[in-house]
Amino acid sequence: MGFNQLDPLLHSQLRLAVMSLLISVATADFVYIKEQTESTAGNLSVQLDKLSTAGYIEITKQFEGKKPKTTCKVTKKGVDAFDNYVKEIQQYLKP
Amino acid sequence: MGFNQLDPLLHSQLRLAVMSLLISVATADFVYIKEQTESTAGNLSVQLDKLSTAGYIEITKQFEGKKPKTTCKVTKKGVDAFDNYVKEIQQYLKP
DNA sequence: ACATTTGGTTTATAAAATAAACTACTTTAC
DNA sequence: GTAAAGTAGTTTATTTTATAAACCAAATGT
Repeated sequence: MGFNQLDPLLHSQLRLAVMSLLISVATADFVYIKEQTESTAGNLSVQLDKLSTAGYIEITKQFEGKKPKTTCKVTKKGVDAFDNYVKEIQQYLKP
Repeated sequence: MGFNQLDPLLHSQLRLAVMSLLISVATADFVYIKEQTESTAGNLSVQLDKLSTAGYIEITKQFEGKKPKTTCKVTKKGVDAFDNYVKEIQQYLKP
């Protein structure tokens, strides 16, 4: 058997929560994600960046009237990585 | 809803693997755990210590003939914490 | 006009994980 | 019998991560 390696990008509470959320809603903005995950703006900003750099999510910045608006959506790659992570961690959860 | 907080002591690949293993076998020695989790001795030593300090496992050191032998077993508290972690993370896994 | 809020980013600090080095023996090979 | 290598770990140092604090720019409230 042996335990298989968990994707380190997803094995982080906040990033996992973000991915989980994005998969269920398809698209969400910064403020909404911040509220739902109960994270600080700084931490969220950093983690969104990592997910984006990995190609797991796509970030769009535009203006909503006069205010900036950051919108995120999960990519195919992100969904696949998430599905894989779920499979991987299941092995740890049911011994 | 909101995502509930994952026990940081268990949300670590190696510590989770150790707990998963110990729950299924009830008692295991250092070398066996090291093999099964494919970890380095140094990392394992540190993580076992943390689990022990938290009261999640019990560590016994004795001599097997002339060689030292470190044996670990999970405690009630450890089992409970693990069960709880499983419940907590399920929320993230099925969005 | 000045303070506060909104929507963030950047930088600094704290905590974790991992790797490298070391200890204390034991066994094997010469 | 002694040098080299292996076993079973621990301790310390380094790297990586996560979190928090500070900051920025524009908008809104008083």
